[in-house]
Amino acid sequence: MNDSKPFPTKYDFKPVEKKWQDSWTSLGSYKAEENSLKEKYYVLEMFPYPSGRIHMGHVRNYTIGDVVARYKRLRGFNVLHPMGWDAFGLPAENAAQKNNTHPAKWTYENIDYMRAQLKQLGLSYDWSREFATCSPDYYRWEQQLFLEMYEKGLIYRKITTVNWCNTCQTVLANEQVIEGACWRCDELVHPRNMSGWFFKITAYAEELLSDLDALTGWPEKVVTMQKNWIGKSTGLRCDFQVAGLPEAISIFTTRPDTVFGVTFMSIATEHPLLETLIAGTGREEAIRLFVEEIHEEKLRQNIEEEPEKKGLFTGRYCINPFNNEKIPIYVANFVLMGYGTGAVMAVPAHDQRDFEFARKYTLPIVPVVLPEGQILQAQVMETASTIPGKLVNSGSFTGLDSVEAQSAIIEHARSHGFGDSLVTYRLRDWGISRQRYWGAPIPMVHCDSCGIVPVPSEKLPVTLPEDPDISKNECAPLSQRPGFIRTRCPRCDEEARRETDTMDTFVESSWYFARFACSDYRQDPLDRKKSSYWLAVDQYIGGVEHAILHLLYSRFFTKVLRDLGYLDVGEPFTNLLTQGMVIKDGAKMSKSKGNVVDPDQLINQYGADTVRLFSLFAAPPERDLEWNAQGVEGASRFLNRVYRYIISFAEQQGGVAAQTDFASEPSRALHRKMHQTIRKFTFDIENDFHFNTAISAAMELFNTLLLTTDENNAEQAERSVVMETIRNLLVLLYPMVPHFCSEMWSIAGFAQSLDQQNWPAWDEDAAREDLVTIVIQVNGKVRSRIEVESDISAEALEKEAFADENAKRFIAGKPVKKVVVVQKKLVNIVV
RNA sequence: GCGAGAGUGGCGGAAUUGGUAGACGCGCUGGUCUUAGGAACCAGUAUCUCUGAUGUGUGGGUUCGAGUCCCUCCUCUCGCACCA
Repeated sequence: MNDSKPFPTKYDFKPVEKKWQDSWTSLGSYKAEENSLKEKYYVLEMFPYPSGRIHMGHVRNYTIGDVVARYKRLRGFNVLHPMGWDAFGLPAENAAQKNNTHPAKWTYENIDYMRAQLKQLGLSYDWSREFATCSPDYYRWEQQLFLEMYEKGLIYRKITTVNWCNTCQTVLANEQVIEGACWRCDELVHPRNMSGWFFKITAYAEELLSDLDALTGWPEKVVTMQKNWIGKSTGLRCDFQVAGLPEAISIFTTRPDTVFGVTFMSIATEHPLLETLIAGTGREEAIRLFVEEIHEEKLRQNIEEEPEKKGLFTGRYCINPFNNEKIPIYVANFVLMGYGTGAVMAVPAHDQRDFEFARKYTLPIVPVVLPEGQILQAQVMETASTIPGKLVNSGSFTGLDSVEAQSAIIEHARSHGFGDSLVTYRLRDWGISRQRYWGAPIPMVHCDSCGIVPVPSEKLPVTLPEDPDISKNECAPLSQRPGFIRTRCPRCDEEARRETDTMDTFVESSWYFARFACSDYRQDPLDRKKSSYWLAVDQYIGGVEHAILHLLYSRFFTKVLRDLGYLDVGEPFTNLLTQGMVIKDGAKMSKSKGNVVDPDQLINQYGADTVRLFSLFAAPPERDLEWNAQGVEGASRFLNRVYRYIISFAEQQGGVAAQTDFASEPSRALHRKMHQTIRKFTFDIENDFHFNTAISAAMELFNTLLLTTDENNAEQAERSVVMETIRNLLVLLYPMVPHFCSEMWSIAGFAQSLDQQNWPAWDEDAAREDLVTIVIQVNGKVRSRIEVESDISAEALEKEAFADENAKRFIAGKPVKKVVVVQKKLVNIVV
């Protein structure tokens, strides 16, 4: 501003954005320190997978986070706002394979490129805390945690039917199977029996469920989804003695009140008792064939449609302990081994699946619960009756209501020793074994004499082999790399084999937010002091697509970390904002649709601030954002208008009179609007981060500024008021368009840096309107509008309304039945 | 099928506790300045049979008054889906 060079007529964002980014970097403006007197605030956006370049979804996500970070700094918080890379995963292997390179090289090059992109957006991260999860500096601590969890009995190994993706050549967790297909490649998954490592997330099922109620800062929707996923149900576990054998079959039901309506038993094809049951029945071959057939079918099964219910009599019977009735045992395709006990007492009268099954195989249907005012006749029923009612044909429980019968029946089972109440969860343990290369190695050793032995923590990290063991194929899975596998048993020092499974990449993202508190700590996974200072994350921001997977795993890990003594908190994210997708032409951006918008190109053309402003302005954050090229143009236009106003303001060089006597009406109007804007802007951000309406308020204030300083008007606002308005406008907009506001701040000649300002306060008195527009309605229809003093009394207001010409016309001498007066709003005259 | 959310101009979207429907922006129309303008600025912009009437997916209800509350139906989006 000291040199006399005239300002360009168009805001030249390129040098300006570069200048401020360099300045923030060299000053270390956003470095978070632990020793601060200010209250801490931890804002975090879901870190990206380094796929190559950022997309518009990232731009939106990180812009929202940056506004929160900068806003909270201006509000006087000690803000932690870090960024890192979710860097393990299959795409790196695929890319490496394709380009004959190494996954690490590919990954780190992507990170370098994407980091530069994020810096170009002017995001206020504390880059000193950055890390990539594929670095041994990170995953060695994950391996350490693995060992500690193993020690605590939270990790075990088992053989189960897993979801196998042929394309990815690996196992997937239940959560990673979406509509029967792989979440990453969309290929249909197949069941397969394999042994693998499991995290005992079910040990925390109850806490994961009950703590949801305390997450008041989370969207209802996400809480509900997690509740459903955990899927708690309470009921009766009960043993049915097999006739002629010492074994009993254990069942689980949520409808113990229907136990007298049991007419057969269904067990899963994988039920462990199956072989014992069929032995000696003469039906062995037929059953085995049937089971085989079902398994084949499941392999080919199209997940979209439910297969027809099928079953086969095993040749055995069991005894219903409640009425001593002998019922046939069937093996059936619709019984899941993974839920409950893998065996179901079948009550066709009151369960739709059992009903269909019974009709198909002409098994008896016995109604035992009558809903009020209904009569159930087995012969004519078309569907099962699932509503509660009064019990019939139920021995001593007849006459009881469903609800009371349930507890009475459970109690009966308990006291007679053949059953008890049982809580089951839909949630299963988290299978974390992946059979690939680019992941964190599981720190275990298989020894022929000692069995499975953990790698001692002082021997960590177990690093990924860097050199190819198999020529020209860098991405051979660990299981095909003899150099990695060969090791010595930590216990007996004999030759042994390393575990070749790697951990699911969701493990990395389950605790990265805690590591940000102390990313350079070298003694332990977490520095207890720093992590307890920063955690929990006050505001977490990311896509709703992670509502179950990542957020559930992170909650689980947080509880584990707490129990291992690393954290004080049991929940990782106090407040969660799930932002909507960025769409174009009504569809999600995708290469195949050809509707992808490239952030690089946009930033190049319009600058980071314009892109940021538009993505904040076009929709509230939780909703989908329709990308609109002309809308971006509009955002750019707004900044340019402000720019031109400020350079002309700066060029006028007029001395600022210290007067604030508001000699002119425009001064008063501008001053009032300014205070109203500060109030609205603050509310909009504080309640739900509605930046779109905040920005529109800022635009209104700017429009008022133009209007009240228009030279064509007889009177203009005084320079002191104008200056104060500009000053506050720049502070308000700073979190959204930081480069622009910083530059304008310096052009306008304000002292210090914008970073060091305080968020402006508003004055309720100054924001109050002297005059308000009152609507006059006759019979609820708007007939007129009048301007009155805002503090006018109800009586006077009513009088004014009746004096109004338009109102009089519509009253037209009719008798007035009622008058409703709402101060500062309206008068409704009913005739 | 179950659960959750959403339907407002040509478009994105605004509307404290029920109280001026359409803020702000885009687009469009007309104008000013210009050799020119896809620049900038000014004015207008829900619809119609226009002193008035009609308008927030449909149909009803409550109310002096409903985008907002209640019921019915329709459409769309998302999540779950043989969970006993």
